[in-house]
Amino acid sequence: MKHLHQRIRDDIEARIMSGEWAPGHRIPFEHELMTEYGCSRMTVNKVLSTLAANGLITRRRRAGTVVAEPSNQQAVLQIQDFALEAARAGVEYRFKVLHRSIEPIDAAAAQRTGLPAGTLMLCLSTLHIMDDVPQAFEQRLINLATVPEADKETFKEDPPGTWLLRRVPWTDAEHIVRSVNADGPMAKRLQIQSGAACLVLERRTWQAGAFVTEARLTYPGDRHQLVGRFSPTA
Amino acid sequence: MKHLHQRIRDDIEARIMSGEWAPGHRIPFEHELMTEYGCSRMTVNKVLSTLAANGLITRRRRAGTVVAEPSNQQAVLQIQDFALEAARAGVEYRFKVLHRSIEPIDAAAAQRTGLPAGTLMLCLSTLHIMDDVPQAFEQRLINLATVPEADKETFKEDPPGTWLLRRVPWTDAEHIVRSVNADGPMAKRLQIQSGAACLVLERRTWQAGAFVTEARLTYPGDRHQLVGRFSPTA
DNA sequence: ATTACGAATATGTCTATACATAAACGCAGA
DNA sequence: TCTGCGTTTATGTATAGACATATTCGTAAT
Repeated sequence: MKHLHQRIRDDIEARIMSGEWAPGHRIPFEHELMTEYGCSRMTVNKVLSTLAANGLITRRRRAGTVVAEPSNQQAVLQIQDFALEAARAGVEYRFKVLHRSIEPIDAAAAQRTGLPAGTLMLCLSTLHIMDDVPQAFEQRLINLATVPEADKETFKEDPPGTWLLRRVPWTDAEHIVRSVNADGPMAKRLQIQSGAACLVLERRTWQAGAFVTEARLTYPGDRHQLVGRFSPTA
Repeated sequence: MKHLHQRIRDDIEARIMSGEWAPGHRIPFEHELMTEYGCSRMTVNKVLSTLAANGLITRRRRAGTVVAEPSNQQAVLQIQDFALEAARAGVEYRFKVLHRSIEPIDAAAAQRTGLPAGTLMLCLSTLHIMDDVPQAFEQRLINLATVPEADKETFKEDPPGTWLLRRVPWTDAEHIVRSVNADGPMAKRLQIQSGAACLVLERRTWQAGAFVTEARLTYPGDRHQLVGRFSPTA
């Protein structure tokens, strides 16, 4: 015998996901479900609150509860950690920091990040390599105003991304994925043909409004893809 | 004066996201928070349960509650609806169904979808056009066993994706994003140079284990990108 | 017909209490 | 030292009741 909370939740989810209760359909009132399942209102309320938080239903005082309209479609994609993937696959992983400098932010990046012109950024270019084959080229900006300790870090142990993830929390992220043809220098770095299609993932993070870091990862199109699985109720 | 529930939640979230409570840090017990905020345990419990459901904290009986390790990084990307975007931007949108047939599923697709060989699929190829410029080429398979009414649909009003989204609910989705060079026919369809980088988004959906549809969308790399914003607490 | 206002109602938040249960702890016995 | 078992403890689930508040609805006044 499962818990009542879970049973009610499963019942309602099943009805919504099977299409029996289409978007806009009014769900029984709390007191109706309460009678149906023979439980207290708090139990029903917690179930419905959870479903509302997950965006499956919409609740309004006095009006009642209805099945929510399908949200804008979205894809949830996993961003792989090279060291982790390599360990799992049993291959050798290493990285090389090709460039390191501290520079005032350029105009385009200032625009993207919302930082004032002239803010000092730590600029790093890193090549990720598995079994001697380049897997991705990473161009990263780190805001030294938010992460001053990055200045003294050598990035010998961990690549910048891993180092930051472990050290600096973030509250907001923005991602952009595009496809470009590799130019000459990029082709050389990634050991691919000039003009070959590459996947570019840009990721920017903030911490309570303060910009933390921007990473532009360029993956050879023939070697990499982004994958994600998603259930709206999970 | 905000609600107590929200205040407790904000306090804890702030401490976690600022790094004051690092991953692994033990959070005060329910009875401690209860005393600190002068409220009942149910109130504290609901806050912590919610945070646990969001993956910010990990709870274990008897052991207590700790800040969760940062999860695998993920990017949440919005998938645009052409008709909607066009209307918003004030440009003309139309689509053209270039191919339509009913065929038994081929071996590769059977592998991807987990369907038995020979299952009948409705195969559609659609070109999405805005202001006379091709924006994406869509190759779609629809499982007629799950969506028999697709057989009789003409797709004059709505393109297949929109039609399906409005009609057929789904419980699980899988997404793959990659980058490819356009081959001759694709370049011609999208009016781009042969070899130009294209973004390919594959999306497969299931409904309680039953395969619904697969869509492969090819976007010209110079005209399109996937964008997403994400807050772990929202 | 229109507007203003009060009553009805469904959800939102919170309390105090109760019992269940998983996991860690400590003690006793081998 | 190790093992097994009962105890303790923090969380998990649920209840019955209370009051708050946003909306809707019907009614009365304009």
